[in-house]
Amino acid sequence: MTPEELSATIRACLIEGIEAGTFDLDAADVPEIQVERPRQREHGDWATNAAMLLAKRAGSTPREFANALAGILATKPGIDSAETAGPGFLNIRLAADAAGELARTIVQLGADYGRGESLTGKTVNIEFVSANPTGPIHLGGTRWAAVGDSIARLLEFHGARVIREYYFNDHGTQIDRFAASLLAVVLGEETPEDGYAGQYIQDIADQILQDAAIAGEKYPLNAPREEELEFFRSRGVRLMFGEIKKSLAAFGVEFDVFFHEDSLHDSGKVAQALAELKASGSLYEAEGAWWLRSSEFGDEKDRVVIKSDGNAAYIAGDIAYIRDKHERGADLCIYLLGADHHGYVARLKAAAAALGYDPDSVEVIIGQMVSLVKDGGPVRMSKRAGTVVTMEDLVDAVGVDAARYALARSSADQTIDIDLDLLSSKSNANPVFYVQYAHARTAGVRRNAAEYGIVRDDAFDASLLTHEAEAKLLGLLGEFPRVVAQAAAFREQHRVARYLEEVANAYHGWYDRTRVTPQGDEPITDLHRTRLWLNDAARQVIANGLGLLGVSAPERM
RNA sequence: GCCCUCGUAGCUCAGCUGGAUAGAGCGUCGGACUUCUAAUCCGUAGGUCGCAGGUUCGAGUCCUGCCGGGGGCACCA
Repeated sequence: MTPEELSATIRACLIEGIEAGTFDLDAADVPEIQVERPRQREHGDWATNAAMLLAKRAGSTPREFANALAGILATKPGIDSAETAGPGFLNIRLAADAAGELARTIVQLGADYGRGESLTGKTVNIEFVSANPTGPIHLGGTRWAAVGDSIARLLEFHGARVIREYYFNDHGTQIDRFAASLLAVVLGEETPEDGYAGQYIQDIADQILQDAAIAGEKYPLNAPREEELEFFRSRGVRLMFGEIKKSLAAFGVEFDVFFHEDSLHDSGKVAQALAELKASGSLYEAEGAWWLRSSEFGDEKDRVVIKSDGNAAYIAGDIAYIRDKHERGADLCIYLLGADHHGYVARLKAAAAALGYDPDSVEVIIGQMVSLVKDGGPVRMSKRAGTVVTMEDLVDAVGVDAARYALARSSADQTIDIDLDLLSSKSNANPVFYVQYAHARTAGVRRNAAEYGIVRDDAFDASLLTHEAEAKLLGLLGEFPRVVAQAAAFREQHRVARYLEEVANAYHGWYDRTRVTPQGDEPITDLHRTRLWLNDAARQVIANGLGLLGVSAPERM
């Protein structure tokens, strides 16, 4: 019996009680019943606080109400016992076969176990990383890659059509500075003010010159500076773009759309959106510039959209971009931004509102910073000095799985430390190995069972799964759909990781205390076969969960 | 000054959007491999949940105010 089925059963009992006059309530007042796993195992398999929520309205006390409900519930099939506890909790114990049935359900559902429908029919655009093509993806961007892709997978698991999108700011002063920095190293000049430094600038400049030489092109020496800059600008951006795409692909993140800010300007979409806003009165002219009335939509002040020098401000592109995303079918636009951009949230929502969209169709997830620890101390990173740690560095040091897991297992609200020594260790201290090892163990058990000739389909007797460790494991496996549903609803991928760590722990404990294969000359019994179902159910849940995090589920380690 | 965010075991962090005696891993200490991988398991110790009020049957969770860390407050992107 799944928690959902139990919840429905309790609800049916309430309706039954109302019709029998036991509860002085209206059937329409009965809410969705929440069941939860009690912290203390002695409290039973599941507990509900329904009586505490409803007693007042029914003119009863929580304990009385719970007692009456328990009386009805205890008669239902699959329920072993139901008893009132504490202030009015109802502790429920499932019959062993009802609890164990879940193992077969999970195996039969396979990769679909845990899937939900809450976003079916919705199209969600999720934009993340979006690092400027002025350098490699640094540690912060790597975090959003791991988190964003995992959230995308969760939303897809709940039925959404998801567009993973990367926005390239290839328009504006950052790019100009990047070009100027490339030119500077070629000319042997100092890095310009607000420019970019580091070995990669030298590498890219060398690459540009080499490519040009191979193509028989000459770099425009002694040409007007504008021409020199343009030469390095276009080639540098293209090379950097290629590097970024390569890193992301190696990290296992596949974007559906790489969107160039330039294209919004070139296609006239920016001009068109701004013309609309002028017509609707959302833009006004003052002090030689054009302003968006963002303060009318919740921002703390109005924002300049067209600067007094006639150039578009950054937000102009974003306005057109929001329109473009909606026109491409997005019902919801999610942005992952670093904490240093939180001031931008109100502006984005205001832009959406000014365009006539629901501000809630723009959702911004603000993530905190990542820092690096090595040899027990912090590693200083400086973009100017060129000592940033890149996505590639991290993957080289610990591998994709450890990197993605470590970055996804914490709430985005939390600043995190990435400890390189810990992530390359193979022990409990490194959670990704803990979880992956549990999966590898399930696979090992399955291989051994096959060698013994234990065949799952020969028998399944749920009532045999009576061991304490089995009850614990089954209870956790049953929670997977709800963990996924909450993770998807709150956009909190870390819940999946934390849950998997619990499942891994329960599996390791079960593995330690029970056996799937017979010892010595023992004959193969239905208990062995039934346990193989449970083993495979645990494997399936861990594999499904790791899949949502973009982490591999190895068969052997 | 204003805004966002965090503050939970020695350390790194969970805490299921208000529920029972606040959890996990690491680190302490002590146990468990002749039979499915010990990259594991079991036990032990460790807490005024930053502080002070409030809301209610009940608060780590919600509200207010302080304290402390981080981030942000551009006609930069």
